[in-house]
Amino acid sequence: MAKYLTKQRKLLLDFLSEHTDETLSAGQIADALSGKEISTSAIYRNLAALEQEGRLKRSAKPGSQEAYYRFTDDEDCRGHLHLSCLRCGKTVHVEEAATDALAHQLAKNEGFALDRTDTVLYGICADCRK
Amino acid sequence: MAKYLTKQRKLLLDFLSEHTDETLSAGQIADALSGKEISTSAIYRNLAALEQEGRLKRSAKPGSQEAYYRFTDDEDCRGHLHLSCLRCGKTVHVEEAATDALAHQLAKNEGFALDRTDTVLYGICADCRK
DNA sequence: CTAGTTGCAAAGAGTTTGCATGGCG
DNA sequence: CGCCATGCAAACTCTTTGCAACTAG
Repeated sequence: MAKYLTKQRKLLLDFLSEHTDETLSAGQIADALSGKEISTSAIYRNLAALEQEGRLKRSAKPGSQEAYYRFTDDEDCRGHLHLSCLRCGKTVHVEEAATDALAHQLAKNEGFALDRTDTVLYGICADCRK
Repeated sequence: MAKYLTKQRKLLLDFLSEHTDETLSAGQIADALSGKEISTSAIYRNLAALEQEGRLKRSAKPGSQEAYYRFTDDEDCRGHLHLSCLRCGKTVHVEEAATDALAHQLAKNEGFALDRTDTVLYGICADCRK
């Protein structure tokens, strides 16, 4: 999907690298990069491209109609669940063993096949609880 | 929030009563009621009112920017988690005991305080797996 | 060079709101 | 009858797209 590494794409990737595991809306990303040499459409197009490349995970936040993105150049994230802090946006990774246990329980009790990549658990992280 | 029971509000409530535990977008609801005597704005206003009254739960679906609603005239739903089928939209209620177990585990292992009302687990329900 | 990418501005989807009219209680 | 709710259309927010200009390789 991406053939050239443009200045704009690099700006976005640099920003995202500094915000790994944070769940940010497209608007927040655009704000952070405002002033830099990248247009809104380039941001949206690159976010969509990165999502297709699997380097970014898109999600939705309850009570918001914005698209949220989480940057992770990590293939391993497909196997486990994620928690997202409603206050600071940080992501917590649930251990694979705990994820398996939960998925098995849901399969056994409810016959429900959990989608690990689309599911995000919301709440407040340890730091924000203080 | 609602002082009068108008024809429009009744139309909406009647429709929702027949679709308890289904997660539907505002657009789907509007489509289903098109032809009936209710305007789009009345639908949105009533959905918002019902949500504030706690009779409806708003959520967001991964990869969509639409607002989704689940009808439940059930106070008990605050204590447990919900599974939403990505295919048919049906909701499965996770037993309170199982929800507690999960919440405790997350609190203990990750220090994360799970939000039971905002979290929705996605996947495929037993019926759709066949 | 030349196909991929950008910026801009216009178009789209989904949702909200102002205001005059209409209807519930 | 008085206040609330409705319908309509305009406004808004977030996102996508067409197209000419630009640029990475």
